[in-house]
Amino acid sequence: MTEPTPPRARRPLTLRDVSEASGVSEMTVSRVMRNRGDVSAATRARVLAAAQRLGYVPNKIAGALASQRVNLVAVIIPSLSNLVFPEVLNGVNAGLDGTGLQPVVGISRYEPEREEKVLYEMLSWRPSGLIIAGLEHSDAARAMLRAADVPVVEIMDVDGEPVDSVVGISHRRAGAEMAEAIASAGYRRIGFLGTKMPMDHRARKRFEAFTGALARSGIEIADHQFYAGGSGLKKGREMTEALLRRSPDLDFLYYSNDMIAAGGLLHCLDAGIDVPGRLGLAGFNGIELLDGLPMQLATTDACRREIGQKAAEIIARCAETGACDGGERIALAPRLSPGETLFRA
Amino acid sequence: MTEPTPPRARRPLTLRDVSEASGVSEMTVSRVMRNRGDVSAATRARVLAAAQRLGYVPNKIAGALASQRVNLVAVIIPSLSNLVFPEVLNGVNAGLDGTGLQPVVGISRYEPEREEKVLYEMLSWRPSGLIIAGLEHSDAARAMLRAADVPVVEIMDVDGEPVDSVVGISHRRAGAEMAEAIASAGYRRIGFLGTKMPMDHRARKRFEAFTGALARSGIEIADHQFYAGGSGLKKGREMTEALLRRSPDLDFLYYSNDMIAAGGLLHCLDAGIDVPGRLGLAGFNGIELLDGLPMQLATTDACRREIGQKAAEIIARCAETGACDGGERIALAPRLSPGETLFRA
DNA sequence: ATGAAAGCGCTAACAG
DNA sequence: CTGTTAGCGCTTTCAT
Repeated sequence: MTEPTPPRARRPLTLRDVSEASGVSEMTVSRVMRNRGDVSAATRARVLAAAQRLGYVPNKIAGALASQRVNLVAVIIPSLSNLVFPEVLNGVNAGLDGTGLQPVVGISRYEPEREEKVLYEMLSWRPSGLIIAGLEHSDAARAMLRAADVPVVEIMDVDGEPVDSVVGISHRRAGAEMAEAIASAGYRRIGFLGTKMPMDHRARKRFEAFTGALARSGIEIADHQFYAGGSGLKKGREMTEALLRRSPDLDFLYYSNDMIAAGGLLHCLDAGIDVPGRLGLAGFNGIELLDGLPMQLATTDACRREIGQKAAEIIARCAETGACDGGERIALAPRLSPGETLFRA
Repeated sequence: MTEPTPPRARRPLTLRDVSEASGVSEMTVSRVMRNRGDVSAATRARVLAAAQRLGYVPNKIAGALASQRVNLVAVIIPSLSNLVFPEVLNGVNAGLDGTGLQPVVGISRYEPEREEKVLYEMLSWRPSGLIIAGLEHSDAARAMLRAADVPVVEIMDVDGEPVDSVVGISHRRAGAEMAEAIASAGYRRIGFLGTKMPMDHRARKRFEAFTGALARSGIEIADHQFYAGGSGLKKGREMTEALLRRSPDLDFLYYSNDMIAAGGLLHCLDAGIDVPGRLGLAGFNGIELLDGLPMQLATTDACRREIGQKAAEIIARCAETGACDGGERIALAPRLSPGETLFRA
């Protein structure tokens, strides 16, 4: 870790500079810059002119320290490679739009220690709110979340005990519903393909509930394979091929995300496998970008954007009223869409 | 809501609290928290214990004001929906890793006014550096960039005059090289499908250079279509179908990004069009996620991750040395890969 | 190795 | 409507 920036050469402009240039007190300049209080149109214009001419940009650090107010909302997510989290961020952006609040993003890489570090780092900026993916955190992280005098919204998942508020879907429910849909459609030899579990609690919960629900229908998972690393079409193809080679009698494959499911679909079509007649397929997330595949993939919409937006709205409400009594719990309904790869022909 | 809400009304902890709890001066506590100066192992341990027990998190706002250093790097990009920019951010993250610097992301939505606002907002936090997509900014924005006493790296594009440093590829060159590859392969009736230009300068530059280079080969663009809104497979399918209906004699389609190109490819395969024999296709970006399509798409790698990383490294270097004299100019080479959709059978 | 004093640039809270 | 006075919580600088 190197040191942050040493002070730079030219002295940055301050309120005082504008004050002197416009012949008005610093306080009045401050009022103009913030559109606060009553300032005569004349002084106002004079101050703005001076500020613009000098190229003055207020120092929010000083402002925040003095006012004890920070217009930042910390958002902590595991990854940006996942395609899912950018959508959540879009939702957050939408929910914060017009509130004067700005999201600041931190990446935890699915590593608890790193999440802890990022959390500490972000809390040290005293944000107006904190949005964090998942309900599973290290003890230290939970302690920080509780100790921080900030509204906290845990997102994506509602299966567990939130520190404060929570917005998400039940991944257990999503997994169970998919299992039921698959079983009712008549599939019996079911395989699972997904990310390595310790890294991804939500995928794990889906998997557990999936197998649990299958068991209630008297079905046991016939085969499964976990992988680490990124999820692309190619990975989906390769893993699907390998799994089918190993267990040729599978009649359904449930994937932990749409991208590898799409890869699997493309492999099956190439291999001349009858989908969904001989083999059914389903993914997870409901990635819109993938609408337009040769067949529409069965999947569950994880409401990513909506989750981000609702979480942001909770923070925004707290920031406005200044007081948030209780944690809100918002459980959105994961919508299963069978597409064209789930019903047996 | 019967659960009693955990109290979180307390005054945030300060150095003074830790100082009192550990019986050491604030100054020494400060030294411990920053691993600075000489502190005896004994005091150090005592302070850390107290801090941990209380759950103290230092206030960076106060720290930044006092020290005049901020470990934040502002990153301004047009969008997060684009799949391309998350990759740039990953590069930035990688480049900043281990430097103690943290990226803070702002979204400009391809709107100059919004870019200006976001820029102002971020500069007001006095970041250690600024990374911003593109070379085209409003006059006011350019003025701010120049006035800000901060290293600035403009990224993605090198065709223009940077304010300070620049890391990117030449989109003109990328467009021209693709035109040459297409022409040499023998295609003659060439169509273009891409985002609406005023929003996206880089796409515009590719398009201009593309048509220019074709012209030098005596070829004129046979048809083209621009669109607004997101880019998904479906959009690519629909637009390709429409364009081909309008101009059935096209023998090549150049897309402004891989996602719609992939949609186009899927449409062509569905429609039984011989690719690349009767119709060639090419996209842009080199999205790895899409490896695994039925045919490997011709595309140009835009070096997104590398660009983010190199830009971050420039900032990191400036932050470390404290002085950056000149703007660096790094032009990476856009690598054209013909895949399987460009060579005539 | 530790402490005391003096701000960093701004805003809250009053005065006028 | 405008100005004055104190800090915000930390770090710098200089003593000890």
